[in-house]
Amino acid sequence: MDYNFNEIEPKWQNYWREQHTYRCSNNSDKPHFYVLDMFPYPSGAGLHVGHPLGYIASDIFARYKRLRGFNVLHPMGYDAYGLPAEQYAIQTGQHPAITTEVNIARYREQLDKIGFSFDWEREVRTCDPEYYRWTQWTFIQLFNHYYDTDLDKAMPISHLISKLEKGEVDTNTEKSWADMSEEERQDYLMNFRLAYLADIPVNWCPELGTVLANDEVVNGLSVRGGHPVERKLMRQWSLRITAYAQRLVDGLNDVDWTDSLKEIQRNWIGRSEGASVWFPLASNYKSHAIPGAAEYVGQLNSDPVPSFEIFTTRPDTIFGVTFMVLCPEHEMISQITTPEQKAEVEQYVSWAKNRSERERQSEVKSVSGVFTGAFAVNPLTGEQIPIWVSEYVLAGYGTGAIMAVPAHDSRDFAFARHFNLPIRQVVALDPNDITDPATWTESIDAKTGFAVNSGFVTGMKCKDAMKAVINKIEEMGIGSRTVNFRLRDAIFSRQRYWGEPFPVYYKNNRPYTLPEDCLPLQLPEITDFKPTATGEPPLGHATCWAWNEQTRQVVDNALIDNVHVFPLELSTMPGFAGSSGYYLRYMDPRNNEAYFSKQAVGYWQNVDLYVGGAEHGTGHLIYSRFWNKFLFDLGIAVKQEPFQKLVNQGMIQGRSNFVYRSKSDNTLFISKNIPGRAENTVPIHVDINIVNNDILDIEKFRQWRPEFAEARFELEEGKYVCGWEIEKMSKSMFNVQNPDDLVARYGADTLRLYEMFLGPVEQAKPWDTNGIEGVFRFLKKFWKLAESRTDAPADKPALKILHQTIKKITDDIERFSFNTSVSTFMICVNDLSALGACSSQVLEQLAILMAPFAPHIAEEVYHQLGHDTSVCDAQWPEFDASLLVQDSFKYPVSFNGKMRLTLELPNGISQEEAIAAVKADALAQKWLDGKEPKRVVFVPNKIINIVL
RNA sequence: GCGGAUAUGGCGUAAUUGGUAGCCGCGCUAGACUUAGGAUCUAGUGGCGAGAGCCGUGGGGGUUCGAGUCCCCCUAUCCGCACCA
Repeated sequence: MDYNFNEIEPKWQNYWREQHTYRCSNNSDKPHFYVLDMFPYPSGAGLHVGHPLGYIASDIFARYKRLRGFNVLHPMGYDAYGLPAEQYAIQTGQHPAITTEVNIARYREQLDKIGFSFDWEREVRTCDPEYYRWTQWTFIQLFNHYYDTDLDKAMPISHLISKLEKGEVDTNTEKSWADMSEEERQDYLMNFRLAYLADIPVNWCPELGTVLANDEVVNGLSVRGGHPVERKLMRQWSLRITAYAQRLVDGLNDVDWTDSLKEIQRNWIGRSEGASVWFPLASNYKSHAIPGAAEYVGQLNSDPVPSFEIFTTRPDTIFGVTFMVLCPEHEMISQITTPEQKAEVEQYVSWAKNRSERERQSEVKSVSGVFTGAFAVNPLTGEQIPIWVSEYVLAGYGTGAIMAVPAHDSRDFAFARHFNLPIRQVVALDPNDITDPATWTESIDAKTGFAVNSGFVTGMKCKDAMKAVINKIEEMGIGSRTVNFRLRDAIFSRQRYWGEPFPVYYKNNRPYTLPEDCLPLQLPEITDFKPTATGEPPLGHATCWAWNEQTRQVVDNALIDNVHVFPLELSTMPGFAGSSGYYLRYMDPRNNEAYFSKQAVGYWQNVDLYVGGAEHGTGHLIYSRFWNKFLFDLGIAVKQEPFQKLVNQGMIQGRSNFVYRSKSDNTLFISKNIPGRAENTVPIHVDINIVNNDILDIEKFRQWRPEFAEARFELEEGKYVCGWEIEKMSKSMFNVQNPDDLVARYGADTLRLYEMFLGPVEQAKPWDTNGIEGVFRFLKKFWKLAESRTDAPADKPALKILHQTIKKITDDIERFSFNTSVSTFMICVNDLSALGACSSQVLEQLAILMAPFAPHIAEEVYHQLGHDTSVCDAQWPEFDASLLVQDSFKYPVSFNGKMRLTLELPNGISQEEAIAAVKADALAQKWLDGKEPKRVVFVPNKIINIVL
């Protein structure tokens, strides 16, 4: 009988479904293992072959762990909220809930065909009220907590209030806590809540009608759709993720991720150590040089002079400061600008503020700025330095003000050159080598070298000078050692419809959260999804979107009286809200009392293996870690880090095919390698489904499109050879490979094996079906081998092959090296086939080894051997080294196909004699069934390699 | 500019982690079977050479008895961040 995958695969898929083979329990004596995939966003396009790559890898690992006796949690779900569904709704008028449902059904169908071992009873969808109830719940907790820097964890806001009431902390504002009104107190607390409402500059995308998080904007364009993004001041919800910046950096040391991904996160968080220093304004009436620092401090204490806080990573260069620069948004600009400069400064500031992000970024190299007319005082030298405004100083980083050291910062250098400001060298690689900065072509930015021209730190190494300067400014009370982060708070509002509603209503224009037991706050039905250009969200169209505080119900907007009935928040949460904690919900997905039970999280702890794309490095993977750490602080999550080991599957690119149409004749197509083809033709994308191994199926091509019906061809050796190129997988390039087509043609097992065979999981690679036949052939050989089985006990050569395979496959899986596993299986089956009929005993073990990779055929063979339980419940074969090596070995051996022995050799023996002695010994001791070793290599440190 | 990674036959890749480079597969060549083959099987396939042999892991140095693997310097490609003080 032929290998009929079309019959085998549905049969076992049904069997697994009916037997609940992949159902997994939270109560088990077995050790636990949690294997997670990044759940997909169910787009209208369906799955392409890139999606399952990671799923197949994780499925192999999950199945392997199960065969090794672990209780494995391997769930799947859908990240179902998001912009595309809503965009589609706007275009077609279809409700996103419906299109999402349709898309999910299609995804499920595609996933089922590939034979994954997901426990579908644990499926979650972020748009399901029973799921987003806990997203909303977490939001309320974030709102009701603040970050206590002393305890270094999130604490209830009530804890802060009681500290304020007892006067244990100072408000650092004009009014004390006791003197504040209720509104003032609420406004004050908003500065501490981990979810807070504030007027902040946001990435506003007019085209999408929403604000976007930093990771959703690239080069001033939205990631979704590529629309321009502007900076705009808006009242928005944000998450105070910056409070966790240090812990997010530290936690990276405790997880088993690739260095490159850790580095991406470290860069994104952007921790830098330095100092913050206060530079006072030189008052106009004392515009003479201030004689000395000591005197200046006295003045600062008695008579508060307006001053600027700056952040620098190079306090050692403070003696080289020759000007200051403020960002155009700096609040003190209008206050300090002199009347003469006023017009010019105002003009510059309004010009700078109205530029889009894209304009700013595209002109990074150009220098612009304006002098305010005001001067500040360098607190260490007493010198007066001019204060400038320039957009090269960013409002969002540090304090929005810098001390400029043109000699040792390339940006300051460019600015000084452009505006002819003085440049003073204060660092030199060699203290005796001081040159005139006027002759320089670039600044000396390196942190190595010695301080020069630098008062009391002159002659010190840069590092020592940094410490000395910081100590000095701390002593003077004008600054301190500071750590700054590039990471910014995550903007959490989206002016969209298809997302989680905020459990928030507004009383007296201030936000209040809904009671927890009123959750979920369900997304209302509306018919008009369009956002407005002014930023009014689609939920503004909802007619029943008000909160009655007394009845604790959502009621009609008409009832709003601002006494008992209040308006609800109109924004919705961003995409990352639902995906930030989904891995925890899988542990206990049907719990109606809690996010997940203590028992469940106590059992599963966290994700042992997470597989997904590195493109989430600065988005989901940061937000999730933050979310988890917050829940950890609440005592709900039990591990600081959510994802212990993380494997990034490489992106699968498309491999496009081209036909070459003659420039002079529109119906003539010339094969790729015909001389002169390049000059006389234009390449045209052709659907990869009508090309096989770069050979065009001419008939299918003629049928493909009406304009090719009359196509004529200039062939080479009777074939039309297409060109190819690696491009992004995209519909418009006709290079999208749908997994369903391959499953229909070769079966799921072949697809699974082939996706692994393509190369290392982590590596980016083009999709290319050229080798799939080889894998298919292998499965057919395996099928034939299974049919040829005998009940005779296994002989030694067969056992040897089997145990070599057990060893190799086990090692490969542990190393996540699945491409080599497939090769190993091929060798194994070839070798066994060469021996003739295969013993059932060997075949059974081989079926178990193959079960993680090709579960359908493995299940079929396993059952044919007389089992009536699933191969999933079998036990992983134990490697028996004694089958490979003779017992009579008298030397320590490590076996891997080659052997390495350590020998004590007598003095004076030559290499040749030693080798001959080992060979003779091998023969005498029958190490290798009486055969002489293939190769013996003598190495000076008494190690000998023996190759079988 | 900063950071990370990669580089091996015509192609995808492998190499027990310092031990005969090129396993396995694709493709290609020859042959067998076949009415036929997008089926199956056998043999061959890094380069040069008739041959023994010589040369070969992006380039150049180095360490070592021995280097694809370790160290230094280049080059190319990919990815992330980018006026982050």
